[in-house]
Amino acid sequence: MAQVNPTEFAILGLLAEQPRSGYDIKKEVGERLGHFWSESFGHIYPMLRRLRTKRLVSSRTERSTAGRPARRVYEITERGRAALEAWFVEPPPPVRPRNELLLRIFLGRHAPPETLARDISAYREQVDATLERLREVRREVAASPDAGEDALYWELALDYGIEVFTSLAKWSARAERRLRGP
Amino acid sequence: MAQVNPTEFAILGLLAEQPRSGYDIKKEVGERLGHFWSESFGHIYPMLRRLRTKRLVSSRTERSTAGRPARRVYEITERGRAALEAWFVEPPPPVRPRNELLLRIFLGRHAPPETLARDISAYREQVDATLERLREVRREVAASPDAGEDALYWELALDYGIEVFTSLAKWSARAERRLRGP
DNA sequence: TCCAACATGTAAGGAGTTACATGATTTC
DNA sequence: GAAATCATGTAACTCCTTACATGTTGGA
Repeated sequence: MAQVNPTEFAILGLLAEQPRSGYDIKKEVGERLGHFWSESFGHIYPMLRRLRTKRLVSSRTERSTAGRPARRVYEITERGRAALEAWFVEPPPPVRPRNELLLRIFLGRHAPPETLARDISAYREQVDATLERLREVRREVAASPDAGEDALYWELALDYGIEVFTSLAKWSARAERRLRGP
Repeated sequence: MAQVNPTEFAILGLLAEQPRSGYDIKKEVGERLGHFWSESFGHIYPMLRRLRTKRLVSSRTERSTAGRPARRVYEITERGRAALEAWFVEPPPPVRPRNELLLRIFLGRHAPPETLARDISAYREQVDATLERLREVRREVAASPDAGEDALYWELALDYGIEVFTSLAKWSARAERRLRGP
């Protein structure tokens, strides 16, 4: 088993639920994986082609609503499901953190006045918005009848987001206060 | 102001403290920025050359201890300090999260038995170790007399780590319990 | 009238990693 | 005797983003 490109598996994983187009995949990533994953069109389309070359997915063209461009819908193959499962066997590569906001803070002594407070403030707003969205989704999940086999994993991913973003919100509020001074 | 490569500023920021070699920079990143930043030699050395071409740093060769290769020590220039300050003016680009562990969890339905629990367990151990290290550093910081202008920023970066890693530890312990079953 | 959503794809280019080359010294 | 530390650098390669090209429909 050679190198693994995580994007391939993100795509494969979403196709394992149901057939989707590149456009659908982008949307799904944004809506459901947004707090821990992201993909761009410029990466998704070439990866879909690569997966087809490897026979991990098949595709058909759907001539849809008049005027709209044709959709190319991809479906996972048996080989694809096997590859997805095999992906989990090797443990994930070590994380290499790259948090630019933190880099700025660490080097904050060299920052012109106000710039750090401005950045943290903007960050806090984003974090708060994400947190609210995650909590809402969790309420929906909790209220709905059991969503089947996937429920446990979605909940774990959701809990991760809520836990981490809550601490991020706390930290950034405190940091902002400290930077704006007493 | 054109593109900004964060690595350039990580390096410039460390050189703003004192002159250092590429090797020193790598070490410093690992020891003091490790919980939010990382760099490889294969990136640092070319970036140092680039910074020199831009006249943001100057360098001198230090023929050191016998047998050892010569050290090339870099020093930040006035232009370099100005560039570092200017870096803060533009707000940081939006974060694009890419957390492979979470991707695996989200797609966990397709994972062979035990693999997820194994990964989370390994992750938890790492998180615990980092957390312990961060707490130790904070105790040192708290015990030492005021470290000057930098102290505030180091504390903020340290607090970030402690806050976030604490929630990560909590989450991963809980996730592990849920995956191993009652 | 303008913007968002729908929809696919390519080209260019930068970012960043791993592996390789080289080799002495110190520490366990 | 092995492994870590000190020390610099290049080459090959992958990953991934941004910008561009193209065009319709529906809603505010």
